[in-house]
Amino acid sequence: MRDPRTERLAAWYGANARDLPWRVPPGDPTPPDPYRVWLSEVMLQQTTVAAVRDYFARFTTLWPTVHDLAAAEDAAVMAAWAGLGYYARARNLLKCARAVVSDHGGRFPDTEAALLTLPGIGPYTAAAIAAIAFGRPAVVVDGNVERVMARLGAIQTPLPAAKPEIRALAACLTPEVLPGDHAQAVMDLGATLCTPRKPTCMLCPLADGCEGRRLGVAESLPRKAPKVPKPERSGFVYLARLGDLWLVETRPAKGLLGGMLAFPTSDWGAHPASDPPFDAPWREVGQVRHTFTHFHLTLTVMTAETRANPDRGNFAPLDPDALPTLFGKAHALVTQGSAATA
DNA sequence: CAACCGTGGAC
DNA sequence: TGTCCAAGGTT
Repeated sequence: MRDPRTERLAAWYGANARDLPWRVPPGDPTPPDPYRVWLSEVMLQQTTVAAVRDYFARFTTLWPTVHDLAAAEDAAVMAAWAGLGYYARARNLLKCARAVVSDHGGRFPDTEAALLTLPGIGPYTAAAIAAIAFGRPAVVVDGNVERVMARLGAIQTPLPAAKPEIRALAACLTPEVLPGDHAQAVMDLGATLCTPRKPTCMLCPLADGCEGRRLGVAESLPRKAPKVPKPERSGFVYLARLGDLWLVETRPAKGLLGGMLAFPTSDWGAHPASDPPFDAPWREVGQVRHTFTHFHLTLTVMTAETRANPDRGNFAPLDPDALPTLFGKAHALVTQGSAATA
């Protein structure tokens, strides 16, 4: 016996599903391409649909299949990902594509457990791919589901302690039939009506049975632990030119901006020490501000016309679009002038 | 398990 | 302007 809320949600989704490039229409018996589902799910991790759209189009044009992606150069994939953030996703994307080709005959595994063994695929993404691309009744729990379920059940326990309760409620509502549509229906509901601020309960297909709404506490759910303040860090970034060439380096594969194209920098900390890649009359151009997940950063931008053998990095032609946003700001400051000064 | 890991848009 | 937030994963 299906929960009546599952029925109401399915009917709502049939009429209100968002049309997205990686989706098939609601009720479509032909499942979408697992490669496209996987790619979209990884891109959508902690990232908005609006931000993902162009990147998804670019990736599927450059690399239409998992074989194409697996054969791509690391630097090409990192460059294509530049600006989307959380660059470990791009590194794991490549690892995963290559594992699918070398260990799974070029086909994504069709079970949650097998998907979970692949790089960059965690509990949410494994469940989402299993449900959407393979029709398996996996319990898909993402931020939308957490919010919708917390409100539906008026769950007052703060996250992350509330996860078991939330998962139990989500499991109650997960159908055997068209589980992929159901998962996307909850996410669409969370993205369009049951939003973090000012939810549109008047249009919600689940408003009737929503305990949070009945008690007048929906908008305050889910409760979350207070966030820690971001410390300030600062440092120097060095933009050196040799004719049309720029001094660039690839950042170490782990850690912040790992594997990305970058300009040399000093260490970043509370009290920055200058550490240029070579001795020269460096000229201060200005400063750029940038906020990462867990700290604020101010970089003093230094520039010089150059020497041929720096201590680190290489002189190379530069595609500014291949830079992560922080270094894009520094590049814009040097090439255009005063736009990004702090 | 809590810390780490980007970015741009909304308010 | 600063804060919060978005289809999380890894260590």
